[in-house]
Amino acid sequence: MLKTFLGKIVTTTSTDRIRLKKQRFLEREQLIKDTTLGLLIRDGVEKVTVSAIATEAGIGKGTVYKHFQSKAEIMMRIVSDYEQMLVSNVNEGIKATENGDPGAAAKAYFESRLANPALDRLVQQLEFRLEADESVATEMASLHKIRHSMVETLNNMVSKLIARGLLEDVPPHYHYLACWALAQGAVDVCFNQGFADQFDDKEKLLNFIANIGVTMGNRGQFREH
Amino acid sequence: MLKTFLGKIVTTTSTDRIRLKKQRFLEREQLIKDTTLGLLIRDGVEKVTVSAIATEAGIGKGTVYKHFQSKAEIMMRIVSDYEQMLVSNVNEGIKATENGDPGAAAKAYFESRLANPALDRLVQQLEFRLEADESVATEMASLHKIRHSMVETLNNMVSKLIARGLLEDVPPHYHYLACWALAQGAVDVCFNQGFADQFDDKEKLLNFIANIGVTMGNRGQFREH
Amino acid sequence: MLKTFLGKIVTTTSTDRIRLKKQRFLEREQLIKDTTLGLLIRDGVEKVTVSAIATEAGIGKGTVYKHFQSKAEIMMRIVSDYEQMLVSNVNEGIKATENGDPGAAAKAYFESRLANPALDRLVQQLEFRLEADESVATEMASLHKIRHSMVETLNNMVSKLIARGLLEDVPPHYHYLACWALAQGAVDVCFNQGFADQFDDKEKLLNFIANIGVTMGNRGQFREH
Amino acid sequence: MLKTFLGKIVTTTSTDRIRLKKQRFLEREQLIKDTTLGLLIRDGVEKVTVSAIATEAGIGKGTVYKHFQSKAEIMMRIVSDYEQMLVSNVNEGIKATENGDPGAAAKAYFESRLANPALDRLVQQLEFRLEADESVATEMASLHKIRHSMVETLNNMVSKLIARGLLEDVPPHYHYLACWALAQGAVDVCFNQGFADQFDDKEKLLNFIANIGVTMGNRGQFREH
DNA sequence: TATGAATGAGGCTTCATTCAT
DNA sequence: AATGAATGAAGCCTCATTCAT
Repeated sequence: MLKTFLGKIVTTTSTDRIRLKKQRFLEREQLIKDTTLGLLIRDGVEKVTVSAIATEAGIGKGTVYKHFQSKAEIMMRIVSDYEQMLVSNVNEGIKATENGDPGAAAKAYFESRLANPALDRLVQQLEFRLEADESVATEMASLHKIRHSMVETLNNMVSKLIARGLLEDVPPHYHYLACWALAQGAVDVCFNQGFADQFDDKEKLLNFIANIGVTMGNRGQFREH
Repeated sequence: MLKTFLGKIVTTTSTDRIRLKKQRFLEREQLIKDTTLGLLIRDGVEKVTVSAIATEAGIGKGTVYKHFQSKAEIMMRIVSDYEQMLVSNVNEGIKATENGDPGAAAKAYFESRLANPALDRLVQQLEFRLEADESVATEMASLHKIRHSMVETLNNMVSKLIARGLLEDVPPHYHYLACWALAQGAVDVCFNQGFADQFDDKEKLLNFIANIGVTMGNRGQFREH
Repeated sequence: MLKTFLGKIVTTTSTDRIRLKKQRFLEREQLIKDTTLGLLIRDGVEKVTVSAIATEAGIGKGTVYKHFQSKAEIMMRIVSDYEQMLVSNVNEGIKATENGDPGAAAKAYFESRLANPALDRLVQQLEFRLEADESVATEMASLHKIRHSMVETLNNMVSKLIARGLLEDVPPHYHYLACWALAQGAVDVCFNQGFADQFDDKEKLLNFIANIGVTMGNRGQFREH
Repeated sequence: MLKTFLGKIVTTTSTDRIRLKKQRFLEREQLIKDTTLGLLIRDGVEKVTVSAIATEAGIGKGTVYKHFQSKAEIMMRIVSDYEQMLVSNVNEGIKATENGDPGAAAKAYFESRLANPALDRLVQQLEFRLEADESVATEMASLHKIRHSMVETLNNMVSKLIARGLLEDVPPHYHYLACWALAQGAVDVCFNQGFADQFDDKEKLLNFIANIGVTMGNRGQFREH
């Protein structure tokens, strides 16, 4: 509490305090997610306990439960955040595609997923684990909804590209699902033991694969079959 | 003990009995593996307990440990068995490739992995989980050894195809790892929730993707980049 | 929050609360050790389970593991605590010996071990069981280190007594190991079934034995041999 | 079945066969006990399983149970056998004592127990473990009975020695229980970790202790107290 | 509000004993 | 008579979650 030279009493207003609190609260939420993510990547999904998260984050175990209803919710949020990043990037790509760069959407997608393969792989793992978890059913449904709307957008876009003769005339979802599959596989290939672990040029390999992804299904590339 | 119409005494010999016992023992081992596999696919890796396996197989919990040293070993065996099937099929394909059918190896590979995507996916999950498990380190090492030798064979084969101008001239492993990646992704695409689960023509989709896999990297298909 | 008659606000400070918590935690640790000790003496080493300890202590099974890493650690701690008591008492005796009372060290030793034969015997049992247990190897090594330093001190002391002609001139460790052996045996004799269990004058017997221990090896007592 | 040159049929008589059977049966019983003993000493009481015994003995697990009702019974028999050996040796000593060699009984006792300290220690362990085991209560009672009769014999003998002025005039059992205690302790001293394990002259140490045992309580050795 | 001690369900594994062959 | 596969009770330990301070 301070007095100005005019004697006016200056207090942090109640609104200010609430705002500050909210900010701190949000920061802490982010801290928990970040810490969890770090541990998940470092130690593997099975090894990460709520205790470890709290310790690593420098807070109490109880505090974690002030922010998230369960361990599953933390993981679900990591998945959601990742998906949102992905959707946002792909949407940018779709805009670019519609503005005349046919490969932009696919490129954005691959770049987003392959930028941090370890993270991408982790998120796949998490999503798989959470699929049957009733405690995050709502969030999972919401995730799927986002994907569905993305599917519609993609169908639209791909249909136009097919109509313009730029892509092979197969059901539109073939194209983007093949794209998804290739990205998925590209990520996994980075971690395959005993098969892909003997080569150091991962980056170039990923480029090679991404290029397949960006160009596959392009008109004129396929032999008659 | 029976007498035939000639009065000859018919007994089961000791050897017979031992053989029968051994066979039953092996059958039970298979039963455990099969039961485990079924549960893993039905309920997910985390949900399957040794108790559940025993109950489902209709045997005692202790019996499981007469056949396998640990739960991890059962899972490891499932992984090994799958890999052996795969290697065997691919080797057939490689022979065919060397006998004049360039795409045979890749085709065999895709067909093997996509024949039962749920199983393939499960095996990936299991392998990932067992990677850091010291209790199956030996078996895991042996699995990797098999893969390494497969890698050599593939390098050989692909190098020849490159030399003959049938495949793009990139490091040989680009080709089969891209293949691996695509297969991996194709499997995952089948289970992707909220994105790929709205379409029923999985089979055709897999064909589409497999076809990309079989033809990708083939000479003349790639634009200049 | 209370106001004193002077209006001073009295609160329990955060420091106070933390101190209180820590104290309670330590008390519980002691409770677990005490309960375990009681059960071990009452029921025998094999019969005591972590479950039983928890139930008897009126706490949850998990709580035990907040204080000790394993069942073995609880037992190891009991052994260590006992050894510390012993060392501390013997050190007092050694001081007295050096201050002119030659038998004080041996006396202190016997009194310590024979004060509670059942406990002493239990500790021997525990130590024997824990000897090969890798999970407490560190603590066991530390126990041995303490003993080694005690050995040095005793060697020193006995050497001086030999030099002063008070003890027979044999290697110094003969003296204190014979002492150890006799104490050990005296404890066991209390529990020998069918042989020593028919007599009620245990106390006097122990005194008789302890007296042998205190005087054995004293100069002039041994015939020529 | 053989025919002699006179045509007389020679068969092993039923009595012969039964005798042979019995002998084999007894041999096998001994084999099981010996094997068990070997394993107990080599691996420690906790580590020895019935499975291990059967395997090591080269027989089936079920066969073990044809000879002994339970694992506890095998161990009980080992204890009984040892006790019988002990009693037999001490009885020899007592005879010698009565024939004019006062220290012979004590000497026999010490020699018997210290001849194989590892075995002696094991037997103590086993007896302790079996004390509360209801399944061998009968055998245990019988063991105690043997000891009781030994106690009477000893009391007799010691009383005579006291009467002849050869031993200090304390209750007779003081003498032989002190003897027992010292032997017990001498055995344990061989295995004490961190205290007695630094010396190599175990044999001489045991002699030193045994000598104390043989001479302690002898008239004239004790100061006035 | 933040904390972390306490909880206990539930998982994996061992092993003495049984019993069909 | 000998066998060893099968059994399941019982033990140890982990960890998500709660709640008193």
